[in-house]
Formats: sequence, C-alpha cells, structure tokens
Amino acid sequence: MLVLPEEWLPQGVDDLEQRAWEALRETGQSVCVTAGAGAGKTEFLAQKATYLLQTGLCPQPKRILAISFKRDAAQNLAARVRQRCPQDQARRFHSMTFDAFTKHLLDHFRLAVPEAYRPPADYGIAFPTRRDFDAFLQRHGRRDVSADRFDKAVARITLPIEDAGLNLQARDLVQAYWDDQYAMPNGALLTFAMINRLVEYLLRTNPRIKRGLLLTYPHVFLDEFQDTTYAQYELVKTAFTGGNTVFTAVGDDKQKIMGWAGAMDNAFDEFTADFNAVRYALLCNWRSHEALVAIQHVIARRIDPDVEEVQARGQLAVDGDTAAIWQFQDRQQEAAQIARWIRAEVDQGHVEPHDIAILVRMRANNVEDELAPVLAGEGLTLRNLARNVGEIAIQDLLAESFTEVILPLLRLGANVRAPEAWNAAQERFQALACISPEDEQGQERLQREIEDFSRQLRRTMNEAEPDGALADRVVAQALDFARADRLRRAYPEYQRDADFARVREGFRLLMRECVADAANWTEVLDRFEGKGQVPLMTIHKSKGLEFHTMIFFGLDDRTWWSLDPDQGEELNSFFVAFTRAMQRAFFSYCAERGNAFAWLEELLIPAGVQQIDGAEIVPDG
DNA sequence: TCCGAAAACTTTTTT
DNA sequence: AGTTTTCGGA
Repeated sequence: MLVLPEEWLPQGVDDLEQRAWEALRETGQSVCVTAGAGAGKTEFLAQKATYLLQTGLCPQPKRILAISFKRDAAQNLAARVRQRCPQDQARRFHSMTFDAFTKHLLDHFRLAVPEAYRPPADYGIAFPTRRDFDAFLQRHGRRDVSADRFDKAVARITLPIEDAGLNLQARDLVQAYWDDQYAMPNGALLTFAMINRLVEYLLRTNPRIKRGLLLTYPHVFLDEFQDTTYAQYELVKTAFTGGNTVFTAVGDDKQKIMGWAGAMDNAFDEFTADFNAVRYALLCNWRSHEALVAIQHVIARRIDPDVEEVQARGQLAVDGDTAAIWQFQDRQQEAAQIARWIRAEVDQGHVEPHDIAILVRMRANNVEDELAPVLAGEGLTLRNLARNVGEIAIQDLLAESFTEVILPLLRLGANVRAPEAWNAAQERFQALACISPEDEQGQERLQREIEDFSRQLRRTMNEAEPDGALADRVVAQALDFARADRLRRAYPEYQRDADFARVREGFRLLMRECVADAANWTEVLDRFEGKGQVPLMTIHKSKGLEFHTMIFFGLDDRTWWSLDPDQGEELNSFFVAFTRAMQRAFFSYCAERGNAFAWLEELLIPAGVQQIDGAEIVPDG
C-alpha cells in the first residue's frame, strides 16, 4: 500500500524539525545535509528512506543505496528502516559499508575487469600493516620510500598503472606491489584500497554496468560524508555522474577527525559543486540540554565562524554543574577523586556506571593501567573498549557475528526467561539454517532445537560455580550447537582459519576474564557485555555514541601536543568529545601531566565552563 | 649484548 | 611533545 507524499507522516518519532522535513521532501535534487551533533542524522536517513519507499517515489523494482563507513552504522540504519517498512519495501533498502559495496560489485562483475587486472575468483582480503609495506619496500630495495606515503599512493592510483601519470620509478614500484599481491603464495590477496581502484576501473571501462547501477539505484545516501576519502569520492563520481541519481549526503564538517587517515579536506563543498546539491543545515540537538548546547556553540563557532545557532531539545535532568574543568594537583589525586566522584554518583542512584564514559585523546591502554586499579578500589570496573583480548579489541569482538550468534545461546542457558535472547537466537539461527519465515514446520523444529539445547547448556552451567574451565566448556558447547563449519560458511569474514580463530579465541578469553569472582552466569554475561562498567575509549571511538556523563581525562598540552585551535582537527576532536554528553561534560587536568593549553582560557572559560578545584568535587566522608 | 642516538609513533575502518 | 622502538657502532 502506497501513501501519497503529501499525506505521509514520519514514523516512530513525534515530528521532524522543519529543515529535516525540507531535506526529506527534496527528492528531485541532491541534498547536502549538515547534521551537527545530536541532530538525529541516522533517524533522518531512516525517515527519508521510509518516505521514498512508502510513497512509491522509489518504486519497485528500484532500490535505495545507503553507504556508511562502519558496519554498525550500516546495520543500525537498515534496522530502523526494517522497523518502519513492510518487508518487501525494506528489502529494497540496501544499507552497507563502502567496502561491502565495492566488494559486491567486484565479485559480481569480476569477469568484466580488464584482463590484465582481473583477480582470480578465490582472491582473499589483505589488511596490510605498516610492517607489510616496509617489508615490501625493503624487498624491492626502496627503503627511501616511506611506507605511509606508499600506502597512500597505492590507494589513489588510477588504473591502468601505466596511464596513471607516475614517473617511471614510481610506476614500477606500484606495478611490483600490484603483481606481488596477485602472486601471493596462498593465492591473490587484495586490499580494500585495491578493490576500490579495481571497481572504479571496472565502471569507467564498462558503461553498461554503470548504466545498470544507475537504473538500480535512483537514490543514494552517503552517511558521515565528512570522512569520505579522495579515492572513495572518485569512485562515487565515476559510478554516478551523468545519471539521474539523487544523493542525500549527510555529515558534519565540525566532526571531521579522520583527515590524517585520508579524509577529504572539504568534501561538502566539492560535492555541492560536482552534483549541484542543495544544502541544508539541521538546527536541533536532541541529545544535549540548553546549557551544554550553548557551550558547544562557542566551540563550533571557533571551528566555523558562520555556523548557525543550534536549538537544544534535550532536557536538563541533573542538579549541579553540567560542565566544568576539574583541576587536580597530581595524577594520584586526579585518579582518586574521579573514582570517588563516580562512586558517589552511582551510590546516589543518579547514573549507572555504564552511563559515565571516560574519554581520552590517545593511548587508552596506558590510561587504563593508571585508572583501573584506582576505580577497582572503589568497587568499579573500568572497561577499556580498545583493549585486546587475544588479537581482537573488545569493542570489535562485541560487534562480531560470532558474538551475535553465541551470546544469545549463553543467555538462554543462564536465564530461562530471556525473551530478547530468545528472539535473537531464533532470528540468528533461522538465517544460519536457511529457514524461510514462511516455513512454519522449520520454525517449530528450530524452536525445539534451541529449547533442547538451552536445557542441556543450563545443566552444564549448573554443574559448578562459574570458573575458567567451565566457561571454556560452555562456549565450546554453544559453538558445537551453532556448528563452526556452518557459521564460517554463513559469514564470509570467517573463511580464513586465522580470522575465525582470532574471534573464537578472543571470545573465550573475555569469557574467562568475566568469570572471575562472578556469583552466577547472568553476572558473567553482563560483564561480558560491559553492563555496570565504566567505559573508557578514545574520542575517535566515541564518535556517534552518547553518554549521560562524559569525563574527558587529560586536558593538557602534552596530550594535545599538536593542538592549534585555528587549524587542523584538534579542535574538532575536542568538539566531538564535548558533544557526546547528554547531561554533563567534565574535563580533568593536572599540572603533573602538563600545562593547561593556552586557548583553554580564551575559549572555554568565556564559554561558561567553570574551573573547579578537584579536591572539592567529592565531599569528604 | 649494550649504549646512545635517531626515528617512529600517537588518532582507525574494512568481507 | 613525550614515549617507545629501531639502528649503528662498539
């Protein structure tokens, strides 16, 4: 059933702000939407997709392509559209990462790649480290070339290499790299940078494939557009210029903190010019309350003097300071007082430990070593999301497909009544066993199997108090039920032994950690997921997240060594950190670690951020 | 193997 | 800018 465009209403939210409505209804021309912190960027894209699908403005069999950078962003967007649209419409919303998009194209049209560059069907994916580049350059006697620069050069090459306009020496080196990757001992290994270049070449030399792409996707969404790299943008241009594709590019230049990794300098300006896009700036901040938004505006204006004032839509829900700089005498006092402050907040029932995030600019592992023991002294657990368990970061492990399959099973073993785990398990295994939603018999059989298994698992879990050895058995039992071979067939990222082993081992190690002194299995699993723990992460990792209270640890000029508020991305980093906070943002600083940097006084203090003696943040008791 | 100097590194995603 | 890793000479 289609809805008339003028009768369509946003779903699942009360209303959209006026600017969002305008940008949503603009479906005949590309739009560039500046969505600042808390503006509801993902929600806007989900609503626009819903609008296009439900009104038939994107009619069957046409599709919408949504490109994100991170998997969780792509999944999150897809899930929101699935919630709002009937299945046949939601299926026409293709939300994926940039790399997934290019790899799909390459795999589908591999035979159309010019022969000299055509990879074999069974190519693997390489994630080269700096060391790999060093080794390559050494092998080819080019230690004068820096790995970093070579990496960037390969990522920006235009194929074929001989026409790329490189000098002879550079051309030979790039050619050698390309040849090496195709002739690896265990078969060709392509990087995503290479896949990007191959697909750009493919589309440039095959107008029919490009035409097919244009016909399939009249609407393309680009999420976090400020982080687009030059190579990615070039691919977008090759793929979609000359057609009638209508783009919706969303992002915020003030949150551009990936320039050092190759993000474009002014993606929005180039995009506006190349695709004749109309610009919109969303003006609401649904995350933070008025006092925080006012301070955010002062920082924002320093980044971009022309920035419009944002309207705060978050409600103030705490007493006392909402933004402050905490000054401490030394590191010891700093750690101790922060720990005591969090303890007091939790005890007073204001927040849960996982509502208070500790953000750092870099070296989260070092800060963990410094803070974790002090927090532990107050009975608090610090969760450093960047820390590795085995060879995988906790944050990545929690987002793995492996975890999404195994964890609900363990929940069912730990707790008979776990409706969420039931749904999750049912959904995951339905996909794993290829049971269609219409196959009622299959569904029932699956449900019985899961019930039987959870009963068995519960028996194992009840054999003894949770401990390391039992945790190993429990995980192994769940994996047995899921069947490792089936799991690896269903998820291509687990094709290689090493990749699967890394995730499985990481899962096992984190379980063993969480088992220590746990009263029961529910507690073990809560810990596994970080419930009741204070999260610690870098600003970069915090992007896109929000927390009731944000404590930025280490506001000093040694941490911010490259800080120059009028250029570069340091101020953007600062802005990103500040805008994570829904209710309160605090910055800690102690003279022992370094001096407070100069613009603190000329920027933050006039903006209304108070300086408070760290000794006074917690009453003596 | 040890020492001091020099260079590298800090912030990250991706099937 | 501070810290860690690598390198070259003994």
